[in-house]
Amino acid sequence: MSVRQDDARERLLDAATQRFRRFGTRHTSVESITTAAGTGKGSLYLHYQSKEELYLATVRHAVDGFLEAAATAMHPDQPAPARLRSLVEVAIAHYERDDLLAAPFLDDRELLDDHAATLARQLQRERVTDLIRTTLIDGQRAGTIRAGLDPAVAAAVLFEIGWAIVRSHLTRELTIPLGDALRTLNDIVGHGTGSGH
Amino acid sequence: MSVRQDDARERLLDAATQRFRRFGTRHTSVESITTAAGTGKGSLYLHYQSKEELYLATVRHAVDGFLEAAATAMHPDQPAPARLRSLVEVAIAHYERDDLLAAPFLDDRELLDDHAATLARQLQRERVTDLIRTTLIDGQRAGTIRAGLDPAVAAAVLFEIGWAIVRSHLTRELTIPLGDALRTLNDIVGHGTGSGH
DNA sequence: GTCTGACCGGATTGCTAGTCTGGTCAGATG
DNA sequence: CATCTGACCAGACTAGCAATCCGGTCAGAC
Repeated sequence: MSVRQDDARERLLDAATQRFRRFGTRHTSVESITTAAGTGKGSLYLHYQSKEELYLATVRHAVDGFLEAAATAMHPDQPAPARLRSLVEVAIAHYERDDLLAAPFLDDRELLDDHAATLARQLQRERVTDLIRTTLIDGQRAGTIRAGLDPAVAAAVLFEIGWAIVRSHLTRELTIPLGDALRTLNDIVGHGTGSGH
Repeated sequence: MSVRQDDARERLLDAATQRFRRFGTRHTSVESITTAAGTGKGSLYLHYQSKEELYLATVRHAVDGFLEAAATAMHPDQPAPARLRSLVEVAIAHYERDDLLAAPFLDDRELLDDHAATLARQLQRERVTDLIRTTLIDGQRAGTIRAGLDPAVAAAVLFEIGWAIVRSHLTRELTIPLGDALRTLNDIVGHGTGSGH
């Protein structure tokens, strides 16, 4: 594969990302993407099997960006609960700004059809849950996370928990200030609700 | 208001509940409800201001049933964290069985229009959050819940947390067995993830 | 060998006419 | 006279069809 081809692949991804973000997949035609990328329509299919695969590639790319930012924010010298808190904060910041990431969770059928949304959700769930799981394992090794927790199960549950707050914030269904919610979420996830008596 | 009128009101609520549950609000006509209830169409408007208000009344009634079952399951001699666990379990059982309760959270636009769903969600959120809040206050009084938590904020967060598990289970997006998720959720909500070191 | 855009069929949209339905109210009922 | 009703209305929704659009292909240009 030539340098020229690599270029085209990247230009297609960029053009697609921009358009999907602004108009959603439904209102973005393949042709408008290839035109913006300066290639013929058929060339898209030299790089991606379908429009949907291209969409998933843009999501994957955006998730990469988000996870990179999260990795930066989650300083390895912090205890694991603090790292999880940073993850939620970075998630809020990213998802608020990036429609491409938020859309699959807000099911707006004008922007995104059900099938693509499901796949994108699955992709994000997997990637983020994975990060949480490794963080938990690190924490257990470092002694800041209880050894009794099964990292895989706890990661899945923590993803749903964290996402619940992000989602209810994005949909404006959260009835309390976000700051309060995050602080309390952090408190509960760190120490539980019990008094320990 | 006569006994006859009270009867009609109840019959209308019952007929509506049955039909909304089976067909959703969109595919249930006012006339089919009044026919089933044995009243004229206009009589509905002697008892309810609109079809939507009637729908909300059926939701309120179903939530009452759910909360009653929850109250029975949440034995007052249990510590508060155990009572919260019972609440989630009863919620799963009810929401799995009762489409009327689950529908507003699954946004199926075939069954329920957006506005009604939003109002129904709000109603359920308020009622359940309220129950959680009083449970937390009880627990703080009894010493089984940490005094440091703001009951109102913690209740809102716990609602979102609990609902996240219920929802992801109902939508089959939960990637782990429900039993594992509930056990771990309970564990985290009770004791947190931290080791206490 | 690499790339393209004219082309295909199926999905979507726009349109119109006809039907349905939430809500009203003049009048029937007892 | 209080209670209740169903014919009626306006506007929303549906069916059906023609016209358009668009994802994906492939014969041929370069």
